[in-house]
Amino acid sequence: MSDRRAQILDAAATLISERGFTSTSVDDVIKQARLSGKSHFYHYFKSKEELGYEVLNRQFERFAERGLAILREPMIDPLERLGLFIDAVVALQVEHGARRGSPFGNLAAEMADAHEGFRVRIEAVFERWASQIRSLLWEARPQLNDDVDAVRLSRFIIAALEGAVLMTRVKRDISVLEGIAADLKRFVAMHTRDAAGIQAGIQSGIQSGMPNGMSGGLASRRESLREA
Amino acid sequence: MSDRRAQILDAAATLISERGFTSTSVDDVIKQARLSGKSHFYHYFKSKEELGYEVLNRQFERFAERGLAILREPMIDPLERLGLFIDAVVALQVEHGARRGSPFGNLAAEMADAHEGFRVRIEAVFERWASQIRSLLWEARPQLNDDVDAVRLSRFIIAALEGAVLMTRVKRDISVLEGIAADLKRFVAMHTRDAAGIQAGIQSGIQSGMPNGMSGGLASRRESLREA
DNA sequence: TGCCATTTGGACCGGATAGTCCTATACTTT
DNA sequence: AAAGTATAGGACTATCCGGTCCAAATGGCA
Repeated sequence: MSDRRAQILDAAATLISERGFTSTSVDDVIKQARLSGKSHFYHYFKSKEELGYEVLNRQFERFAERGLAILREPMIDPLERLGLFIDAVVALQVEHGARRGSPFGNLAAEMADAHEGFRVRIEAVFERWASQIRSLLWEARPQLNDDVDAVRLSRFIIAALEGAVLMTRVKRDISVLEGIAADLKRFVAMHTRDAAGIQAGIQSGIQSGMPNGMSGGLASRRESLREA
Repeated sequence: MSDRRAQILDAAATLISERGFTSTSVDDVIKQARLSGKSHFYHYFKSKEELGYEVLNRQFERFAERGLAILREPMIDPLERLGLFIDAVVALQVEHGARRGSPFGNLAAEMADAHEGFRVRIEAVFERWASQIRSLLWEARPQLNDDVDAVRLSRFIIAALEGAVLMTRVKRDISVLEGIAADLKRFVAMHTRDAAGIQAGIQSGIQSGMPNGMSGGLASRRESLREA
């Protein structure tokens, strides 16, 4: 891929994540990427639609390299890996200062009902993401309850994260995502064989003298699922 | 409120939920509401922005009457009410055939970073929603663990539901939302004092001969949190 | 009757938008 | 040197969009 092309894609990705696809004009992209004119842009992309598709591709590749890759780390316990992945999602949002959402969630909300081409591509993104989590869950199956439904659980994790990122953006408060991430880890831990013990641990948090309604307690010590 | 005004608001709400705010033109709204011309529209609304604000208001009022009201039903056990509310969200999505998302989530994704006026209004919507759940959790406190953080839990519930609706729309499959709704109920049940017992129950689902990886098992019998 | 809000129907404006076309330099590869 | 590709810059079209303005008809109400 030529540098120029990548440069255009990156410029477009930034703008789209800030304003959405529809509200990002080709002229905006040209200006952001410091191109000389429209003909230059249309030399690389045959239409704005194609640009959108390729931006989505690129965003997913980035996400696969920097995020999903964590889920495959062979030297780390699978459930711990899942915790690290969740942390990475939080860290990414921190980087953007609680602004911008998930590039997938944003596009999904904007285009899912309006543009079938985008819908199927976003569906594929979510499917590949879910598939990675499913593999991890399969790896972790010795530690998981026998009745854990990997399909359902993987969807739940993605939905919770997407919803959390959205709320964080609306409230402009990163602690929203942090709290949900911590709870999500506890939810996953609930599916482990020693979950009853964890439960007891959480309940015994009363003894730690934590004020009622405070974030924290023993639960926070479980933020990496089983190792903190 | 005049009939005409309401009619315009409803027409606009439909279009916006299908295409988003930016991609819905005033001319579209006029046609959908069967008005005669632009002057007629601008007789009722001073700008498209104002229309957007009032559509959001109306959507929230509807949601408060038909959804949030369930959370306040005085004759039903609070946690059971929460289960019914979650069911209502699912039912609403079924009505729309897995199309359209949450009117709040959609607007949030589209406008949160781009338009401060919308952002603060959507933030207020989420806050009022969360506040209702917090009240319910307060009511249910005798059944809940002492260290339950109502602020965090209420946010988690909203984020999971918003994320679930989004994924459902992308996958065009209502069972995504159904599965997440069921898991969400289990997550809430995890915070109850007898959660250890529930845990044991879930684990014993092995004995019921359920195939591995299937949705269901004992968990599904818990779909109304503690009564099914 | 006179007043006022409502409704109808359309012309119009300024600006943005996606996309095309054309010309003219560079740079690179054969 | 020739040929293809990249860069530059601008003119142009057709369409859409938010918003304004105007003229006329309709209807209820004081």
